[in-house]
Amino acid sequence: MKKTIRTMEDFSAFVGLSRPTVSKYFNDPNSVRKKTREIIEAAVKQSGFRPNIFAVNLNRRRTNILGIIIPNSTDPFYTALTRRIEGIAEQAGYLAFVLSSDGKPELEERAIETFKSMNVAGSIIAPLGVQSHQEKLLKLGESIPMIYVDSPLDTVSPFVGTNNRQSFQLIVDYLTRSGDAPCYFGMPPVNSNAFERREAYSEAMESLSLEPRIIEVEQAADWDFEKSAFDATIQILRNGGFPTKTVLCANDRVAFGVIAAAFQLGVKVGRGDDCALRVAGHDDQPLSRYMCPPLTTVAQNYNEIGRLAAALLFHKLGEHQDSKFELPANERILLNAEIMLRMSA
Amino acid sequence: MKKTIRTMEDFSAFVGLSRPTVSKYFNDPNSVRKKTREIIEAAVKQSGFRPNIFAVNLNRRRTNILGIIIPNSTDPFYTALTRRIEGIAEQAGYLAFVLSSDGKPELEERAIETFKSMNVAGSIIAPLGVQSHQEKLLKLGESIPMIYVDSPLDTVSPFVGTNNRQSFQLIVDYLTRSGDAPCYFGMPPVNSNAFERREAYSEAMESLSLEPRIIEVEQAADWDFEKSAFDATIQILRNGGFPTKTVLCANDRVAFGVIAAAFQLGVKVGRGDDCALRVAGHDDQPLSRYMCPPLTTVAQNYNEIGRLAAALLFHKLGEHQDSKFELPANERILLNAEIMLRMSA
DNA sequence: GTCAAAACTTGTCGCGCGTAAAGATTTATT
DNA sequence: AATAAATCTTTACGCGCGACAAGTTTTGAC
Repeated sequence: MKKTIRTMEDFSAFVGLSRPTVSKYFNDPNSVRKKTREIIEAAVKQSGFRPNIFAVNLNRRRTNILGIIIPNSTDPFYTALTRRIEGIAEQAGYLAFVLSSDGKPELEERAIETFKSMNVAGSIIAPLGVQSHQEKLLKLGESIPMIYVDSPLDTVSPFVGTNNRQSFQLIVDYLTRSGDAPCYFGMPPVNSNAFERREAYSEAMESLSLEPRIIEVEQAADWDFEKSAFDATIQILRNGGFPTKTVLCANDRVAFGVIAAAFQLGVKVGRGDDCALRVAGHDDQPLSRYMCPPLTTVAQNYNEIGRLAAALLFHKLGEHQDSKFELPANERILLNAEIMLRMSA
Repeated sequence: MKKTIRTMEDFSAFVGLSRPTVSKYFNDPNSVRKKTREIIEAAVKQSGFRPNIFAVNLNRRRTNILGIIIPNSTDPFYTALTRRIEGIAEQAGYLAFVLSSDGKPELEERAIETFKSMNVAGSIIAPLGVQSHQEKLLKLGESIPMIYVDSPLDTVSPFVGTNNRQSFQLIVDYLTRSGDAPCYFGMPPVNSNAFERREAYSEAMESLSLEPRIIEVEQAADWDFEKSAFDATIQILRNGGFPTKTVLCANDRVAFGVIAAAFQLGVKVGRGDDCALRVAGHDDQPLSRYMCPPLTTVAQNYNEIGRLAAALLFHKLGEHQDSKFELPANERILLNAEIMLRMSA
């Protein structure tokens, strides 16, 4: 009757060891003798026993839960990043709990409070750019290690993200070499990237002694990027078109909207002579390579962003560094992006 | 010094009430007098106190955690479904914990065990179609309510999903009325939908006295649908092309791959006279309307799937039904899909 | 003002496990 | 074989809160 194995007490009786020994095993399998470990592992396999998560984390100096907050749960960029972090966390014996702020400051605040009530060991956050929550985040950051990704909270907190200056220099440089200079199609002001990227575009243009040309579109601060870009592009194309025949978008999802609108109005997108418009993006979303035409863009290295964010966090948690988790020199990491030359520009 | 408010003990002293009263409030705000409630709510707002989740759930007959398992965390269909369920769960005072099996049976098993160790109140699962795990899932189902979505586990467990027969009848009927009859491009065999949809296509064709034409492609059982469809389509188009000029895909992501491959080889997709190929999908992914051409497909009602799955679950949990949660008659719910006529077919 | 019901307080137990101390047993070293 | 070192067992406490019992105060109806 192994059905009765519900508690560690039951389980320790089942394996024929004392509960403290079994407890030690679950906290660190290497803290018990090899033979003991094998006995326990066999019993685990046979019974399927796992310690109750709530009991484990109630009376622990530090829980084994990591809190992850992303601003949008349906954006493949964030889900891919999250998946990477979840994998690393699990390998290190942590459980990653993912909450989405869904673009709303209230939900971001709720998520923070949920994590506080869970006493998470640490947190990785892709913040909204909302001024009012810096305070709450910083306060939480006083008690537990927090790493920001994608978009920085401020100028000092630990951060891992893409170097927008480098990435826009790269794509602007390519576009100007291969055709006329790009105008810039922004993204909704959902976080600081919206502003940073526009700046980065302007700087890149100026460094080439070119006049930045930013398309002024009002976009609501929601995450339906494709729709707002699509609607705006329809308007623009009907009213004389873009100022140049090359459009650089703040991110791929914006580019999807632009390309779809152009297609609908019969404006051919691509780098061929028969094309009326070149469109480039930023991020390299999973679907970008399957667009028609395949989207020329710069790839954010989300694998590396996830890995480094996790490495920074584990370092702060005092975890033993595996050799694979080589720690970067400082806590503000800007990764270079890689240009993906495809057919759209 | 409100800094010292860490436990409910601290908090109850802060508000000037006893701890059991405060505890009652957190379990059901309506169980205390209105005046008391207001005092507590003001103090909560001021101090930001939330009961420790682990302590709360350790000593409770039933936790307030719902376990959700999806097979792929980067597929917008599942993330949209998940978001819907999360929202409903939160409204009902539950915390939704989402784990992805990432297409791997081992991870699905791990997820089940994690939820077991969390003693979740109930679970909503989009299962892999792996025979070997039915047993584990059914065993877990003996102790807690479980609802299956997207793809059924068996023929008897509670299930909410789309009626593939109806949806394929719909799209096959449209395609045959508006052009030649479609051949069928399957999806990788990742779950039972892969088989069910092929069957549904065949039945729909036969009901129109047409010969089903299924394209035989070997696809690995992973979730990189676009890639496998893209590669296979390149092969097909180079070797004589599709058997008909209309291709019905098992889902939109497969259609993305087909369309991208056609574009790359200069085969024009669409319903115009100048087009060589019509392509239709299934699911209505968020990006489908922004494809070039916009994808004709059938829309799965993921909002309704999420709502009904949650309603079924809450019913089994004995939650008071809000009027908005009208319970369906039985536990096997097949929703009708809606056809989305766009430009690709 | 009286009295019962409702709502509160005080006190206590236990959820399942981490953790520590002290003693018993096994293993490794010489 | 003797001894130290490593590993185990036994025992006990407490994490923060839910739950319950018994006693006390407040509320509302008459």
